[in-house]
Amino acid sequence: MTERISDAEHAVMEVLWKRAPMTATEVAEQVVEQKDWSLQTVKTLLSRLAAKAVVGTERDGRRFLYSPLVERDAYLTGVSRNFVDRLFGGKVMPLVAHLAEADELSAEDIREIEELLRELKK
Amino acid sequence: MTERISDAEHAVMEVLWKRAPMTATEVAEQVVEQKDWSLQTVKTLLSRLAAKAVVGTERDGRRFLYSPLVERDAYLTGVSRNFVDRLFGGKVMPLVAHLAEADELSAEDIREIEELLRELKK
DNA sequence: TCGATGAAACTACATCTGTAGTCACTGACG
DNA sequence: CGTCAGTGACTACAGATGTAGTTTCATCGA
Repeated sequence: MTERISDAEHAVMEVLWKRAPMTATEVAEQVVEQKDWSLQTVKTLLSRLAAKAVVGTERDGRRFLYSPLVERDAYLTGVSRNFVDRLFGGKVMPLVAHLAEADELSAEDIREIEELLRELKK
Repeated sequence: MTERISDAEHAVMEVLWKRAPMTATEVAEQVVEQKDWSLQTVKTLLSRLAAKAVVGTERDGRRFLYSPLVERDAYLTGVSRNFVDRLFGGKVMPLVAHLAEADELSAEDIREIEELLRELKK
């Protein structure tokens, strides 16, 4: 059910998740600071997100205020799930093993994950 | 540098990673068992992969033999890295935490990962 | 009241993706 | 030596995506 959010759209969502509601111009200004896009581009992305009902609009006089309708958390869970399913047969272990082998895991990362797992077992 | 591999293309790569080299028809037959595509579709995907130099071709009489030019391992590392970077600011912990919260991790998974981490620290 | 300004809506367009049909060529078999 | 089956090559086409310009409409300030 979760509507597909493209990479570019995701960048827009990130700023909306940080603060909402915002006007299109505000969102665009934020996004343009990071991505080298024109304001129009961001506004187009916002429209598409609104069309997909991933962000909601609320009239505020002459303009609109935009807010996410999808929680960042729910979104992340969805894509993570999908990612792990598609690439690692649904198992997290091979993913972790992979990152580890590729030296993408620092000792710090390892400690954190262990701590997390310890918590989970409680 | 790693050429982008689309979802559909990825399915084709998976079978090539299992066994190679193979003829287009062999690949297509394997893929069609899982994905409900026509043989032609798979062959088109193969061509695109060849065009992107993600698979290599070797003439075998009148037909071609296809083999991956990109290691599955390298590919997985690349996409995982990218994924974790884009969605979790490069940290693996939040990803694991996420999957855990969403109950995507079984007790068994947790044990396995712990075991893996123990190994890593050695 | 009228024009300038700013916002949203509409339009544009090349490329990528998913999905597949058709054409042309070549080698094997009769 | 000619024909047919099987291959790869070429073509197709709609929808998604990245990227942005143009138009229109309302409103606020002079």
